[in-house]
Amino acid sequence: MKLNIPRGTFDLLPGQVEKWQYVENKIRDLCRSYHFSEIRTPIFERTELFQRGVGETTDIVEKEMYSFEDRSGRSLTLRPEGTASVVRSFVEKKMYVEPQPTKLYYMGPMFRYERPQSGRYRQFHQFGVEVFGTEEPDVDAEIIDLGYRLYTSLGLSGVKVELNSVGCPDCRPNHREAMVEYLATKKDQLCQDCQSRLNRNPMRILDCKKESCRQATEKAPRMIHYLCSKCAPHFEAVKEYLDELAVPYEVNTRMVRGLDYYTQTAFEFVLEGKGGGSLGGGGRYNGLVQEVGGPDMAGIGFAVGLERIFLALEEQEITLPVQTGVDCFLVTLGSEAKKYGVTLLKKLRESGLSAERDYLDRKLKGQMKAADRIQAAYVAILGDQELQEKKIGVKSLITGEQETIQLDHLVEYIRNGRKS
RNA sequence: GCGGCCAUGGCGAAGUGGUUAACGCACCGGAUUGUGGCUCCGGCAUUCGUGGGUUCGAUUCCCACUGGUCGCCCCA
Repeated sequence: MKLNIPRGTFDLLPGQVEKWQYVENKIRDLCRSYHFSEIRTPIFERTELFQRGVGETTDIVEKEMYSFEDRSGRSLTLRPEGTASVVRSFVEKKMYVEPQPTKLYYMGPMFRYERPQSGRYRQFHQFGVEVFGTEEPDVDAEIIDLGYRLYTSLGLSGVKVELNSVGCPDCRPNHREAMVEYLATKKDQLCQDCQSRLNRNPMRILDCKKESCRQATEKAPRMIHYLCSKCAPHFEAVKEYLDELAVPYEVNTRMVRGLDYYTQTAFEFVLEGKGGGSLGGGGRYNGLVQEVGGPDMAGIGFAVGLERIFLALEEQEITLPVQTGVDCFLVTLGSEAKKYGVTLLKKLRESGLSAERDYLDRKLKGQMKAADRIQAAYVAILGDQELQEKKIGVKSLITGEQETIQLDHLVEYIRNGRKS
């Protein structure tokens, strides 16, 4: 039996992995400029954390978790998202006693048991940020801006922010009541799922993609019209700050994010046009810290899917400026030169240049080909003749020009050539 | 969980009930002495995802399984 990679996972091979590194670096730079610190939490957590943190009624918890028992019978789960773990750490490490706010970001693999398809894997990767300890609406706008800038800085176009407010435990019951009342006479027009949502989470019905449900809810009450005296001005202020930051957004009163913990601001980064998929999303979760055992402290965050970014980059035919090749390929001829060559190569490398050589005992022609194949900027040619005279041939594979220089000038020569 | 499509060398891809299973890319070697990219020449699948069936004969037909892919649900 052939051993193959598990379903829904993928190997990142050379050629592709450089693009990931580029995006990851971009993310780190961006986070540093917004003064976010990285946090790394375990890949797995106790199952209860996600049940409590993400919400029992979510699809994630109901049917997508990678749960298993360890040898002592504890139920553990590969993290399906990042927020729960970060909140757990925030509470467990008592970060709430530090001066607030706390601004954290994370990046890494997440796991959900689903049928893989375009832009969806069982092991996928997210970058996300979380801010604890402030309810100020300008923070909401600022992290939306951060996410938006990630996309634009990569060259993506047509990214749009969809914005909504899902209220808070004070105002949501009023909307819920209105929804139930409004839909009482239309229950038979709703799909199976939505009929059960009528009891569990009527607001989610607004977000159903089925045509019949959309028609039934065409004039259904929208949460933003039921916001309380705290949530309404908060929502208005978020919009104002987004205008101030020139982040293009659109209020979507149907959008209700899939996770149970959101309060007030909910948003999604979507790609306009035929692809149209969701690139990422997030929102405020003012009750979550307490739910996980901490103080009553506000939080807000988002997560974006890295695979979705690469899918969008591909669709828009954007080539990332990744660096390949080496600065110098050392060609040696003869046993004396080969022996001396290892030291020369080491010198090049110690000076910070990237350098390569032939390991297959190829002839001159083969070595030249190898140098060309790996896109070496220069080839340094060392034969026994050169070695005797303490000289070395240097050829630029870009211009094709070649000259002979003093052997101990090689590092400097390559370094100068690299700058130009 | 449900549905569509697909499965030929490292990759892409043609093909037929019985042929030495095309071709392109990549790779390796060569085109006289120590110089890459271009060109030319040569090499590179006893085998067509796995198992069964139909047949004188199957890579080609049928079934099952496995895998991939796309979609539904939901989301990143």
